[in-house]
Amino acid sequence: MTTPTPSRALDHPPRDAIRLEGVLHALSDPMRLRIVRSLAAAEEELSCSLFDLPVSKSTTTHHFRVLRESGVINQCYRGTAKLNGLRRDDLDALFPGLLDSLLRAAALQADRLREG
Amino acid sequence: MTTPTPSRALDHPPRDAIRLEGVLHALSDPMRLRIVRSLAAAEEELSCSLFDLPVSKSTTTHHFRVLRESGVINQCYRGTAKLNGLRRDDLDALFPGLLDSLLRAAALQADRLREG
DNA sequence: CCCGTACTACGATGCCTATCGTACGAGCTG
DNA sequence: CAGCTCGTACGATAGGCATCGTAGTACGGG
Repeated sequence: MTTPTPSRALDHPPRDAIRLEGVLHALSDPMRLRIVRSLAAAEEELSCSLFDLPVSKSTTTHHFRVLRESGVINQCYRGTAKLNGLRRDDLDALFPGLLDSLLRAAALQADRLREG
Repeated sequence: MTTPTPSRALDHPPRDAIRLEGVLHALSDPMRLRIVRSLAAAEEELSCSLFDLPVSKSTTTHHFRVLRESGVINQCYRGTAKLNGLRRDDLDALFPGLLDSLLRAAALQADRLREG
């Protein structure tokens, strides 16, 4: 093979097709916001199975797809695993500072709700 | 009367009840994002009737209610008019820098899409 | 007191979506 | 090959939501 291990291809929207409304919609779901926070905390790509979400596997797959199709994350197969990473470069280029503000807001709210 | 012109009361979530997910959901709709951008541009409160949205009046009412109930705007009656204003103080206190990042992102995207 | 303006309430409709379970495919590992 | 793990596809379901039209309420002005 000429290609390393691309296996099945996954459709990602090009940078120009990413829409703010779509990104906000993707992040307005608690599960997806949680996923994105974990991805931002980890400095490497994470496989879907590392996330222990309180929903079924089907639903988890659904949420990752929404995040990919809205342009928030990129996904690639690596063997049987599927690696997920934030599209930081694209998001920062389109919406400078937004991702960091969102992550900071999410962290502040998590602290606030945890401590009361 | 002791009160100026409160007329009918409108329920607003207190600052502590505002949730990031709710704010993002509210802003993920193109009509509502448009409303919020207009409110941010105007330095005063605007009545609903000043917005010329491509939807019916019923739908406009619906969008303003979603914005109010998510904590993004405050509304008060003034005669027959209903004045709308961003809850900047509350949002900035809860999520520092987020509102400005969102407005900037929306402006950049609007420019990008307009000029192509 | 009547009318016009501004907004609302309500019901209907059609679409979107979060969730699940089950059955399946793709790739490693023995 | 056999079996395991990871993730997908599909169908079902229930609830949410953006939209509309119509009918109605609240308020200010003549």
